Amino acid sequence: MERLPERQEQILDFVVRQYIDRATPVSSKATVERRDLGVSAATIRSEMARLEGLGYLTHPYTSAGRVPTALGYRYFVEYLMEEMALPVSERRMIEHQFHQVDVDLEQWIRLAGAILTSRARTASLVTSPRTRRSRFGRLELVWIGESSVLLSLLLQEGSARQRIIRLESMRVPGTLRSLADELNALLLDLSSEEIRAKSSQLKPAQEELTKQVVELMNEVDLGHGLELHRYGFAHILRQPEFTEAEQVEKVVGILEQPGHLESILSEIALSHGGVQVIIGGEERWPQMSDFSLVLARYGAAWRTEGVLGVMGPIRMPYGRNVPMVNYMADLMSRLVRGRFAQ
Amino acid sequence: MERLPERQEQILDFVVRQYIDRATPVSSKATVERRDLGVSAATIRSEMARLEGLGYLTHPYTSAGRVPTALGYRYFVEYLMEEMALPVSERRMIEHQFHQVDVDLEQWIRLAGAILTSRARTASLVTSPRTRRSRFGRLELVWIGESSVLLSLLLQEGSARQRIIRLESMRVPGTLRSLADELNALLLDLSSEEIRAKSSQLKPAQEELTKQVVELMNEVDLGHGLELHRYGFAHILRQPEFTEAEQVEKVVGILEQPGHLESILSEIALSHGGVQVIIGGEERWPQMSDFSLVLARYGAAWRTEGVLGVMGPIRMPYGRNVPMVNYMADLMSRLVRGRFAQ
DNA sequence: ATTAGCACTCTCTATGTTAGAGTGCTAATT
DNA sequence: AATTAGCACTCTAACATAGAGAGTGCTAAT
Repeated sequence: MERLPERQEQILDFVVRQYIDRATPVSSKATVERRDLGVSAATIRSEMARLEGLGYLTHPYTSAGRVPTALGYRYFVEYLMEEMALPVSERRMIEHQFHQVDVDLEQWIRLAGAILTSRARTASLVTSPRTRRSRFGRLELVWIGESSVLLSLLLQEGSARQRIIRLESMRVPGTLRSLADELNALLLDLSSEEIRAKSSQLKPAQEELTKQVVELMNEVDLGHGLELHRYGFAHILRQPEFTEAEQVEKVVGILEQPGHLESILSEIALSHGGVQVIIGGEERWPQMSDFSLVLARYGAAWRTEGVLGVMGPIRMPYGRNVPMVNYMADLMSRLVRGRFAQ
Repeated sequence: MERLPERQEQILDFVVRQYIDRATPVSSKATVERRDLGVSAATIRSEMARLEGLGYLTHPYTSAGRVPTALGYRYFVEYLMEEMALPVSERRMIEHQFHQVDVDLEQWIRLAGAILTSRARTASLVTSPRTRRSRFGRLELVWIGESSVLLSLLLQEGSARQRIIRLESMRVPGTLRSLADELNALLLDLSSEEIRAKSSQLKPAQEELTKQVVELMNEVDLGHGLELHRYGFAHILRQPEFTEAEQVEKVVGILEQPGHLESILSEIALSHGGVQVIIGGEERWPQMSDFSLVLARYGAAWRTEGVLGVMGPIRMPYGRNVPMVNYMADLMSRLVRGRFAQ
């Protein structure tokens, strides 16, 4: 995307900002009145026509003002937007809220979603972080009646899982503790693959339990950990562009299609550390043509990673949302790293 | 609510069924054509006028057909509706789905919500069951670095909670196990109140931990356990009566107001075992005037109890939804009881 | 390259107009 | 006393029409 001449850039900048603000097409007259460009409305018009030819603007009908295209927003985000950093006082308030809740990942996720939604006034998305190759930490076995045992597994990365299992080969409750102790010594720091490789050398009772452990670890490592939490989708329906039934259907469609947002998030290569902005589905997800996503990765790289961000109409205050998401990802990373320190 | 004469009942029955089906006002002509009452449309009209006088019907404007009022639906549900039980084959399919997932309350809740939503084609609500006066079962302490300890608490009722705590008075990891053993012996089978009463007799290290245990048990006993899971609210927006922006706002308003649905659910006295139908907010919740709830309690009475059901427009197929909710509550009860058997 | 001026286009709102659906009433009938 | 045929009346929904206003696009002059 090549850089535009100064004046066209000025015009594009104004149109995008104004449209984000007002949600109505922007006229040449309004541009000349509110931005001193030293030229008349007629000149603005011909420049606008040029910007339209280049694909940065459109108009809904012949004599309406101009509206940015997805490309127009892209240019804006790339070159024109200035990020409005959160004031320190606000940061402190948010961090205070996190200190109010328990040291608990689920609660952090919920709080992050709630804060993103309330501050960006749009939908927010937070995945629970998934660990790519988690290592065994410690297991506890608690006899809870009949032949049922509560297996609770703590991974080195800090996440914990529980499952109620039936141990057929284990009739005497007293042996549970020694069984747990044996396995804790044997499996410490191993990945699920390494455990599976080792399982043939184990005693039958140990092997039976190990199978369950491997299953749980795989659940964490693979899809099961990537659960998408959604908040505040109702906000989108409040936006002026979603008052018509047809538009409402678009939001509803995206919400209802199971796994749709999940697949978008998992396909996005959030390679670089920063915030990624997906505008209008980027030709890859046609259903998202009226929406934008502002996403960032959080967590400890290559260990426990999740994605969080906001979703809203393509006409979205990027300058406010990008730093907000950036800050929240940073905060969550600090929290997760702090907790999961080995 | 007194019983109406036969013919008025017939007419009310037809109007309600037809309106539930078609979502358009029902005329006297349609009634006489599709129900053989042996009288003319004029007679139907005068009967309808009488039903309107009694508060069972209205019409939106002078020359439109009739529409049921909340009272009309109430009468229908009370006396006229026949419940359409689920075929055995469907039950088997549903139960099969439950056997596919893990023995895990969270997964059951999610599945129950998903099934309710997909079969009733409307929003569904499921609370996690809360235990009213849970009793201590067993605690485990796991040292996870620095002065952090993972406290995992298992209650007699079967639910488990975890929390990461900082034990200042506890520097030597080795003493954790003996501390846990002591408390497990001391607190077994006690309620949180009984534990609090006893805590003054304990050693400082024990007391410090006991405080956390009491907090966790209170969380389970009180509000924290009553978490409301919501599914498929998008379905409501698909209904013809919610195409206009103003109507959409009503749904959005209910969704966004935090704790609103929760407070309704907790205020409803689900005393009797069966299904409870709340029509149009029942004058108690004016915001719900366009919606109905079909709710039932599930779980083991007085021990672990939750609520599940569906929410939809007041114009809702009660005859289908009531048995559906009834069945699902029954199924969930069986699952929960099976798991939490002492 | 810029711009004043103007014709042209399109939306939006208001105002009628008409067809049709359905009621409510009245007077006749059973 | 209940029922009903008949008809006037009411209201909506759909469609047509007109005018105002906003804004562009083009042209010709600067």
